[in-house]
Amino acid sequence: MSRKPRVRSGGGITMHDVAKAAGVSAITVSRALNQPQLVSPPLRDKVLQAVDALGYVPSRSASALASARSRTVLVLIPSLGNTVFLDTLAGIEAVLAPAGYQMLIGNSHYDAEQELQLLRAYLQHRPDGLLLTGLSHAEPFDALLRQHALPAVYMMDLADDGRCCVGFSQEDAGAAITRHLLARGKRRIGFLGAQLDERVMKRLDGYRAALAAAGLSDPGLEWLDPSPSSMQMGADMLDAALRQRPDCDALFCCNDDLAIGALARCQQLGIAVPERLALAGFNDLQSAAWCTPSLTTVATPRRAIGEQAARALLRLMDGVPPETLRMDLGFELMLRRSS
Amino acid sequence: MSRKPRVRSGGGITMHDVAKAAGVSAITVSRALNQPQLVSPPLRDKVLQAVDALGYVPSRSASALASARSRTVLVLIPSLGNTVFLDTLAGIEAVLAPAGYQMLIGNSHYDAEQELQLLRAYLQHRPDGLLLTGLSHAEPFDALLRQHALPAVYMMDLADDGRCCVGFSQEDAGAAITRHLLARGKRRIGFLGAQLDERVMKRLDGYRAALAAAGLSDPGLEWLDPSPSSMQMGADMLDAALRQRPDCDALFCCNDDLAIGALARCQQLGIAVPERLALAGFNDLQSAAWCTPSLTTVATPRRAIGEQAARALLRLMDGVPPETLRMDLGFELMLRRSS
DNA sequence: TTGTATGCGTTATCAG
DNA sequence: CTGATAACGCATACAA
Repeated sequence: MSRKPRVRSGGGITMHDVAKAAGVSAITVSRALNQPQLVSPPLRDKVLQAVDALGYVPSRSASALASARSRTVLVLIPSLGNTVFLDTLAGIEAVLAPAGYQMLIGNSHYDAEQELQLLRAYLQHRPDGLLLTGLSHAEPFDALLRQHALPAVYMMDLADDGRCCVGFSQEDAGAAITRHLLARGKRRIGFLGAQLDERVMKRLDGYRAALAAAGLSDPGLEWLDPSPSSMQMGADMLDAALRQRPDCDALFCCNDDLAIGALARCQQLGIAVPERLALAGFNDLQSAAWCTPSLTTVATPRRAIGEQAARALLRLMDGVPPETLRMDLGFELMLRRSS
Repeated sequence: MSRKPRVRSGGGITMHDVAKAAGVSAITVSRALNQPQLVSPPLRDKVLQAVDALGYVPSRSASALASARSRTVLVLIPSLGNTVFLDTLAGIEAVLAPAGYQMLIGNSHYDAEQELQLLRAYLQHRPDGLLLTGLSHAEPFDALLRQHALPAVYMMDLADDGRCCVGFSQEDAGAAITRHLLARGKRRIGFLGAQLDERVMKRLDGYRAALAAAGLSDPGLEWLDPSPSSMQMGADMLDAALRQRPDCDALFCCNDDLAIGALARCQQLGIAVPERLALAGFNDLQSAAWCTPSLTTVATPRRAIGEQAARALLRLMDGVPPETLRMDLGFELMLRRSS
């Protein structure tokens, strides 16, 4: 009852072709490639030879369909334009690739709703696991994860509700850098914030807590703008801050981009840094060490976060409980000339 | 003859479940989702309702297997740590996503051999098309493309051999910035190069051509290092250059990272820029406008390259010949204080 | 250690 | 416009 055979595109070399060429059955080819130890050396060699000769490339779709494992991990990050997440991606890749997993990278543009759409879209690939940035996500997000029984690891921050996470305390980091500015004798320390995502707000919390502990709280020293951060924005915010509060003697910028812009503006205006105004950033981008004066900032273990998160996810995907549910990788103050 | 039903992971809601819930056949569900115009409105609504109610997510693997189209595009870039390629990725994504395609991103780390491995690995996903960085690739690369009948678009540079490409002339750009330095009255113009990939070497060619045309060739003014570029390396190369050739009066750095490092070093050493030494970079990164003095550089249409390359690829994948095989998007000199 | 039969979830083909 | 049926390429379960 065979109809007209379908015309298919593609190289079209399949496992059966290899099997025929090697004089074995298809399943032996499958095993020779995926579980070599189950195939006798002579047969295995013949198969591998045939694979090479024919230029056979296994089909991931067919494999995923048959095995219900896609060998794929979905990584959701808020931005591709930020070195922070690139370093994290590099760490993830370094761990996942040797384990045979491939990354699907989704860029949410710092938008929870878009992140949800991305999850929906990438769910079509049936990823075996998920690496997420931050702890809070749009509403049906966690429900979707449960429905699809997707193991997930949360990166960059620390949760206390049993979710597996790898990161550091954004709040502690914000507090620590603020205390450093206090220790330098600064008393009217301002905060410059852009983007205003979850992590920036936690740094702000830390900043507030440190000032409160010193009895120096002053809401009039906070400048917040939800638009994406840039050096231009840092320069503009510096202008605004000095105009409104000329008595301000230090600024903690929520990231290095902002800080570098502010620093450049100070140079242009002839404002003495750190004497008249101390500046601190966050993340320790490459440029931070190379601007003049060099920028005090907080170094974050981004690459390590990616690596450890990927390792934890590998365990989860294998059904093994992770060693630690909450992995605190800490941070480091980089004290330079700007403070 | 049914055996024990397989235990499957995943939400496990399939098209058949939706079909049952909507009281139609599976194929009608497929059509309601993929070719709505072929299904009567009432049925279509019932189906879509059932899809929502059940939280059905189609399986890309099954679809790809059945249709021989993965709706996936492989993007091969040399680095994720470089803003240049991020902007390009953003442009690509902006075009491909609305067209229903997803990107697979492969990072070759500037290594042709690794790039070839990546192609092999990602070929398992049977991508419908390929976006490549640069023109030259490891040996069996193009053969593989042909064997798998993969449409490809080459980004960042311009070919003359019939390959579809979107970019600009790296050589012309290198020559243009060199001529600018000449016009500023500089006579002993050096070249600082790192990474030494294809595009850097073409910029070097342009630099050499411009100097030769002015009768000012001087091989002793070239400093080349194959390791990855960084600001640190820019600073180190500046030291070396001034030690070996104190008469050098301008430097064209093959990218902005190098230039910014060199610039910072000049600041530290008290070298007057541009009077004693003029500096120029390449790419026009955000920082270039914000260092002191601001950096003269070459702005490249990275995002537009991504967009146009993606558009061209969409045409190729639809079997339509591209409007232009060779799309020159040009470049722009950003003349700032450092020259 | 190797092979046989079967099914994964979807779409192409062709018939109503 | 809708449906039945047969692939798509591979891996699981089981038998030999």
